[in-house]
Amino acid sequence: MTTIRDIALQLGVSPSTVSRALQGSKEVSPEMQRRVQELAHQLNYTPNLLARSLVKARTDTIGFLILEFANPFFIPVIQAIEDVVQARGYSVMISQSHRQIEDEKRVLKHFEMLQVSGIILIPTLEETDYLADLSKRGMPLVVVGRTTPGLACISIDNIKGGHMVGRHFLGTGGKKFGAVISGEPFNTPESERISGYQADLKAAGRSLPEKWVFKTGRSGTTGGELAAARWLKLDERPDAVFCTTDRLAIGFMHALRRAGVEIPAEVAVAGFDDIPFSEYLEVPPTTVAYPKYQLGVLAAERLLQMIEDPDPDLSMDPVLLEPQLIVRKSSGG
Amino acid sequence: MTTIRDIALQLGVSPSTVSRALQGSKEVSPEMQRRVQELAHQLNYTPNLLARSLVKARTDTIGFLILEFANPFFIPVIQAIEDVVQARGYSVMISQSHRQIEDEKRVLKHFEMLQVSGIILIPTLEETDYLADLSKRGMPLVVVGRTTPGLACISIDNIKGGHMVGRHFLGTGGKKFGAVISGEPFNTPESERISGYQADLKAAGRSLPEKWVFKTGRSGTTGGELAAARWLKLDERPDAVFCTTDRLAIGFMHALRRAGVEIPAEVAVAGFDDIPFSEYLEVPPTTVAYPKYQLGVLAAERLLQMIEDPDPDLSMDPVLLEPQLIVRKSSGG
DNA sequence: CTGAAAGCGCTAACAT
DNA sequence: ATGTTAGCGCTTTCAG
Repeated sequence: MTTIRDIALQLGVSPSTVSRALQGSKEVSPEMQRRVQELAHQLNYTPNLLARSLVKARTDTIGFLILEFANPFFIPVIQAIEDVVQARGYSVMISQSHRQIEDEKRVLKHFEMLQVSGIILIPTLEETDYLADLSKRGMPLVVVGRTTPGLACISIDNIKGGHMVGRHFLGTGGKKFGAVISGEPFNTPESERISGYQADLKAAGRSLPEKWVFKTGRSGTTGGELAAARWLKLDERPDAVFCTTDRLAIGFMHALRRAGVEIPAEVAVAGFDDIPFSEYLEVPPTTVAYPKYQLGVLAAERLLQMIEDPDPDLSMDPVLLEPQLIVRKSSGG
Repeated sequence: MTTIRDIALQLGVSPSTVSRALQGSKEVSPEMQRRVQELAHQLNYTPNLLARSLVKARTDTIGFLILEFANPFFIPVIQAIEDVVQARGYSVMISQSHRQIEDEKRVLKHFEMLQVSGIILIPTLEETDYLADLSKRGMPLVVVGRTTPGLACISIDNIKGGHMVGRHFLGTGGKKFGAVISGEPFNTPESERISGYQADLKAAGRSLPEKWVFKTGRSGTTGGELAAARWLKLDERPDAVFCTTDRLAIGFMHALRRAGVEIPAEVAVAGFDDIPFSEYLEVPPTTVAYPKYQLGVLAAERLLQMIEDPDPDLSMDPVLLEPQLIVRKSSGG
């Protein structure tokens, strides 16, 4: 491996000069500059970022902790973050927590040990003390998709999104309302979506009976399929079902259709998130669109701001993005 | 930030002792061990991986360069690689090239500067000299999904996969054969798939006329949609179309259906890869399944082997995984 | 404009 | 079992 010392030796100059030349410092002669660059190129010199970052005490790397790669939701968010930070000379490191608190802690610790300049994350919320600690220790932190008191958060207005579904179902003639939820204990976005939905039903003199809230324990398509199995066993079935994510909706509808149920004729279905590939599905789902790219942009910009000028008088109020209802075939669109 | 020096000072011992205690070295007294661990925990000590890696001259991090996050193909591969390497104490860093040679080079250079222990990648193949250089310079390298002479490669038997589609179409009564390809210049898997397909047609006295090979210039669903537009304009249309990837097939079928074309009645379609979510699509695509998880496992194991015992007498013959035909509705399944 | 010296935080001989 | 010393590769004062 060739180092600046090798270059210095061959050129008969000091490592300092080489270092300066390599960084394009104004303090070296153009001639020296050229000779160093040339030899560096010729020797295929590769700067050691570990050494550089160690002395500079900054890595210009930001960590992004997502829930799982298997969720297409994160694709546009990743893209946005990469676009923003790369333009500003940073790079991104992505890891997944699988919604497990142990994995979450492990990854965050790893980010910290790697001395990342800042972190964007979707926390499980099962335990947030160590997040507060991390932040207090000076690590710039932006929470995405959830709201965590005391931390910078960018999310969507889930309650309003729930309202949109409720109003939509009421408008399209729904009479008996149900829901499919993962039921994970710390899934606050889910609870908010349901509460918005429920509030609308109540306001219209309807209700969301407990027996029609299918709690599946799973967040992927499998969860939706489990819910469908329960729906099929019912004597009296809801005719409008809000699944709190598109993935739940996809699994739910798939299992129903396999059992011969007509959608939306027998039951109207709506999801949430508007994940990629929705338009190609067997039943394109009515959904509440999450401005995913924008989410990533805002999170990245906010984080870079925190990194580059640690101004303590920034508002910590959560930023809530606007949901948007997209009506598709699953609810008669 | 607290360092081992701080701990050493407070305990009245030397940094070496702290270092040893933290690593659980057998050479420190249990008593010392305990005291160090305790204080470290209490001070919320976080080891600086940059410093550690710098002196150890190893990061135990492996870089994985994919084409794009937007392609669900990579999800199981990522999962496999993470599973394998994490179990062996390594971590993974993932970046995307967007199929651009400049991005590919930039990412690989970055991996190298970060001193990753090894790299798994899907190269664009537009230029492979610098890959050979990188390997020659001692960087363990495993190529995935393509075959590159002189490098360790794990891929699928694309030709055989193409055969499977050809045979299938012939068996289901296809008469006029077409194809949808991205047509990207260095996309060798695509060429191989087509050549296998074509060979089968020829052997059966059929052909794949140039005019029915839709070259779209795009690799995503958009490519398929562009191809569909051209299919629709034809006077005489092929009744069996092989799309070299599922994403092309999805876009192709979607655009056709929107134009009222019946699949598979008017045209049978097949894809390749068997990406996640296929079973939920409007027309579940007949496809050639790529053992994606296995691909990741083999690549990771091979790389770790190269890293941990740099044995030069390992065969560099490409490992070709077995494709498997999955017949679904798009071809009448 | 360039060099010498110090040090980032940690580990690893080599002592003792 | 612990301390001392040296150094990983690089940047950055401080001198000149």
